[in-house]
Amino acid sequence: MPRAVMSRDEISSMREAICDAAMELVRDHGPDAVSFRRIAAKLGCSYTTPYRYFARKDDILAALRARAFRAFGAALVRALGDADPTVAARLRALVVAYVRAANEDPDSYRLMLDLNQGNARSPDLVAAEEGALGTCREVIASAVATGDLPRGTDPNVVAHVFWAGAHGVVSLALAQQLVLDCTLDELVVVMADTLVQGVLASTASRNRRR
Amino acid sequence: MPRAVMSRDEISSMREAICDAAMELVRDHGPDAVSFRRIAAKLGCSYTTPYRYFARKDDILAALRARAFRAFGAALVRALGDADPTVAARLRALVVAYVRAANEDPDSYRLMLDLNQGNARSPDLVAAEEGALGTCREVIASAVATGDLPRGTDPNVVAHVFWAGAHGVVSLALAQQLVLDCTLDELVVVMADTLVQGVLASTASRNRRR
DNA sequence: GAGCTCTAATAACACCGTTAATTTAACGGT
DNA sequence: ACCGTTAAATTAACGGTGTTATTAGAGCTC
Repeated sequence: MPRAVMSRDEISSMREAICDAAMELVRDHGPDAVSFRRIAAKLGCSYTTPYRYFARKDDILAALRARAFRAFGAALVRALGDADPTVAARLRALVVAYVRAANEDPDSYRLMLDLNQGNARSPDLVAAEEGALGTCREVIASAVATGDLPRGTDPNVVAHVFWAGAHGVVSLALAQQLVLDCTLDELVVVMADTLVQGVLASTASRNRRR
Repeated sequence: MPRAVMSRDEISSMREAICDAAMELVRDHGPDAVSFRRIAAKLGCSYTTPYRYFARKDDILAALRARAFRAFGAALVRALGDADPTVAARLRALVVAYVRAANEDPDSYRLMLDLNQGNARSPDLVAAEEGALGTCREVIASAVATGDLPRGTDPNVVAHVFWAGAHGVVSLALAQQLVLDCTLDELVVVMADTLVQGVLASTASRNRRR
């Protein structure tokens, strides 16, 4: 029963309905279960109707990734509110919150940082990523500003090191590669402490050098 | 032209030929290009013949993963031969070699540590993984034995921290998430130094505590 | 040589992404 | 009030996929 001319709101709500159905499929039956046929079955429409709103299947997955990045960045910002104002505490809180958020929604995390992904980065997606990374970068930058970290350090590089550390733990855990006697939380704490002490030590050594 | 009864060698060489064709497809056209039809086309046989050697497509990919893990572990061992005998140097060499090996064969690395993978771990695969991780664990353990790292530290946990750090950098790079002014090699060095200084700092603090 | 087993090939099924052609409904102009 | 135009949805179709019977044939054992 086709109507003529949809409003912007109707279009975007249809896009969200498609994304909702797709995400439901991811959660219930894995990412490979996402298909135009199954989405249409959930929505009660024909299987070519979603093509009007997403030209390709990858575009649906990209929209899901953008959603995940936004929610993830918001979770990190929220976690930072409850942390002590010292650099070490804030950095540790960030890493811990990162792993916690990833574990609370592993399906979204897998979508976000899957290795086998084309590099189709929509502006929307890039913006969401920037938000998530920016949170970490701000903490470092303010620490550099207050002198808790040496003036020369590039906040962006250090932020990426912390991101990589947290992501490495999450990634190995999700890939079920961890063979540990301790729990995941303990490993995360060791990682966070090691990185924090590492940057502080490099600060001390540089200060000593002057 | 069917024959009766194949020798063990004939069977395993057929399995290897299938893996060779599959890996060629991965390198030339990406992981999604792996299909029984295309493998058979490369081998000049019917597309159901490979089913006699691998019950499911995932089994072929698992075999490729096992191959990749073996080669990767061997590369790490090789790199460790050329490193200074100090703990810091050896750990740094390991991280650098890890990233280099991953960058030299990103296709294999993607196969090894893809997030969206069923947890089908064959004994063959587990053994290969153990070999790769064991290399790192040995370095830590010997450092603990010589007193360069505190007695209490669990070599396995620290090895996993270093693994996660190196993997995190590689993983973000392969997922094209790094937005850096510096090169990847520089980021790796920062990560390695931070981790090494971190563990040494924790050593120092514990020694101070005694 | 008869019978049996192991290997390979052919056929078929259900599903997929994607495109083209077709129907249906609402809108604008007269 | 009608009609042409246009947007939305559907149906049909193509080429491809994993996987499972079913069938044909070569070699081994007796």
